[in-house]
Amino acid sequence: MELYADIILPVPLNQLFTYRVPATLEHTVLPGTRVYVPFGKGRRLTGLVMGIHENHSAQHTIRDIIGILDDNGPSVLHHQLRLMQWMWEYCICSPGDVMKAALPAGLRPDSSATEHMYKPKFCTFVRLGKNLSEHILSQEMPSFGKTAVRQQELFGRFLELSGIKEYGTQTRPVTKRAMTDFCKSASVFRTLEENGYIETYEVETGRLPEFKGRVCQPSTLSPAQQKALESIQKTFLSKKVCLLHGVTSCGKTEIYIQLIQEQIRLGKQVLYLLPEIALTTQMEHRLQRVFGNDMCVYHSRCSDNIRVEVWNRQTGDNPYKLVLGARSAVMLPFRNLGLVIVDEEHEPSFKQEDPAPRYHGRNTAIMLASICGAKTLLGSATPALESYANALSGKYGLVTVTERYMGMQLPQINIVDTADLRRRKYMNGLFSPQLIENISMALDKKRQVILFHNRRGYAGTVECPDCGWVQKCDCCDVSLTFHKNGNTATCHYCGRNYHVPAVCPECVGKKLRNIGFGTERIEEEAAALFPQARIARLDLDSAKNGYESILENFQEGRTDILIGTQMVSKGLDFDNVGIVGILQADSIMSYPDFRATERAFQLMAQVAGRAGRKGMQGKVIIQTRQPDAPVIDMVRNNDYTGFYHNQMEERNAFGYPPYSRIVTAIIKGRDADKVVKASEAIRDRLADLFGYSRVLGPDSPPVSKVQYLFIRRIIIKIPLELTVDKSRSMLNKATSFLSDNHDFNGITLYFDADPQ
DNA sequence: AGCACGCCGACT
DNA sequence: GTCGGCGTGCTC
Repeated sequence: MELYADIILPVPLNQLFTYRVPATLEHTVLPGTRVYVPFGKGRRLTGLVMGIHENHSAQHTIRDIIGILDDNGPSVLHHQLRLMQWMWEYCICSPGDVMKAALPAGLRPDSSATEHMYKPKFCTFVRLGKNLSEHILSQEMPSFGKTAVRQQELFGRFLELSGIKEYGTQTRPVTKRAMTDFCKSASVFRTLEENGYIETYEVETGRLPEFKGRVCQPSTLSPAQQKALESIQKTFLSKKVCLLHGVTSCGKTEIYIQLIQEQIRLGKQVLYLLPEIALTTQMEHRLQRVFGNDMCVYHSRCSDNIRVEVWNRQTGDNPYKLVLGARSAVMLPFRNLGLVIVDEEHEPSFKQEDPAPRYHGRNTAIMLASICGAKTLLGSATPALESYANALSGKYGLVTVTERYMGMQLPQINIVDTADLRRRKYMNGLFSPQLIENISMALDKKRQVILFHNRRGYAGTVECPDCGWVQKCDCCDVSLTFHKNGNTATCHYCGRNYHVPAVCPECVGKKLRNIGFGTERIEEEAAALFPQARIARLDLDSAKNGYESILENFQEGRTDILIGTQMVSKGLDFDNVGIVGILQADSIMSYPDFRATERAFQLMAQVAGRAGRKGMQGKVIIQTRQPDAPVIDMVRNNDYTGFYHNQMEERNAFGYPPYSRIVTAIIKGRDADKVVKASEAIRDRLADLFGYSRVLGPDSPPVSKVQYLFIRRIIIKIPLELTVDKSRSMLNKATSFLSDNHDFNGITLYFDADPQ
């Protein structure tokens, strides 16, 4: 009886590959093991076994598995294989794409480069030479003679460090590093070793950091927190998912900590997801004080070697009990997962944009928990509409906390009509008189200020007022963002830098100027208005040189005013913010997208939530040209439910989520004309399949050209009653239509499920 | 995605 | 004569 294995290979093909399992590997090739297989001519790949079976449908030649990489059992656990399969089906991508995202590169060596292979880390230790007796040494030193003073000193140091001097036997490990640090000269150490006084040995130590601080009990919960905790526990008796809707600063983290402790007591593991790597540091410190070395941090900025070590630890007998991570942590192995926490679940950055698999961290987490028989807790002060709808329909449980922590009040929110102020010449810069006055007052009282500005859109673009020319990137269809320092213009898509021309290249006009404004200009104006204040800026540009120090300085009160983009709105806790200013709410409200209002509400409510401290009410000033916009009113009244019902009505009227599932088709190619023709043909095909009213476009996305590739986008509103399986096979018909049509060679098509 | 095969231009 | 350009086709 012959065995066959269905194997995932790291190629962008929409299928698994069947190989024969040689008799010698019969007992070692199991689902989840990594294997070497021959592929094509002269290629050898690392693949992952999805399943084993006995029947081959011999429509093609079947080749043999060459060898196996996992000697001690599969390195991918059963639940991961199931999650991976769900992911490529749901995200409409290839198994290979999922494999590349799931396995750290060190676990899938390619045939050529060994440099990407995982390398274990060793540390050299020192022990007593074989011929010396520990017992005698504790009483007398061997004589080194007068010429070897430094050897004698170093040897003495060894006796101290090892504990031999004190106890007569080695009680502590001694690293070679500790010895060479002491005497500085490597040759003294070498002679000591050559003469047999000491010997060295290697131990695999790994790279996982160790927490050296003290572990302590978490703080006790307030009555409101305790009540929420009990409601969550009760909810989990009947529901797999619970949404915790708690106002900003309601002390969600303390509730999470109790839930994590409970899981650990039950011998279960917890995965704690945050939307952004930037947030992990603050949370890591908080959690580490309670969970010490039971926890680790995992995200895509961890080095590959660390990722492999975390992975191996998770499949071993002593896995971490708590993993704090960004979305990629859902791909880790868990032996006994009990709970997944998705904090700030509404954040769009939970969605992976590029490359495939374009998965949503929150939704994948719910699927992971479901496969593992674990629970999921979604937490947010401004839940995603989809999540809140699921909670109201009873699919998820719902726990609401309306009380802020430590008797903190919700901030007072003031709206400033900038259009009116400018008309009456009361305002010419970026700051309204009200904002300036409130900032001054806060600074006088030694309180801090956060100024928020959404930098997207056309902020800081170089434009010619005469002919309307705008400086754009040569490779992407993107207006450049002007950066004063260095007088350069940067493409925020590909990162290219350009000089700003002195005259307009179109009309030779000399009046080139900046339109819009970015955080840099706010910083400049703030510095002029408040010369005594210490000002820092937090955005993608300044974050490159370490957002951590910027945040830390602000937290420790070494900065007075923090100016930032989205990053300042995301779940960071500051405890001395007197005033929050939103400089131009209009740019937040004007995304060309059906989620614009949801984004605007969430963003403003979250930024506003940074204001306030124990026993003091914070103040928020929202500057806008549309003070009557409904969403502004909802933010002012902190009216989530009003906002929810208003938006649901709109979504229902237009058949947008959660009343449909959206998948976009992305069409790319070098030839602009071909891209347009292909996208129209694909649109017609999709319209035949799904109905004309459910297919929108094609249109050019906000950025219609990236790195010389032209892009078009088609939006498909998939009815909820259509299963994932059925809709995927329909969408795949469009893919085969494209590949069958040779006129469209050079055009690529892919899908993005639940685009954000 | 790779890596072959394949069929046309400028070089020792 | 061939080295090499990248078009297209295939991978269990």
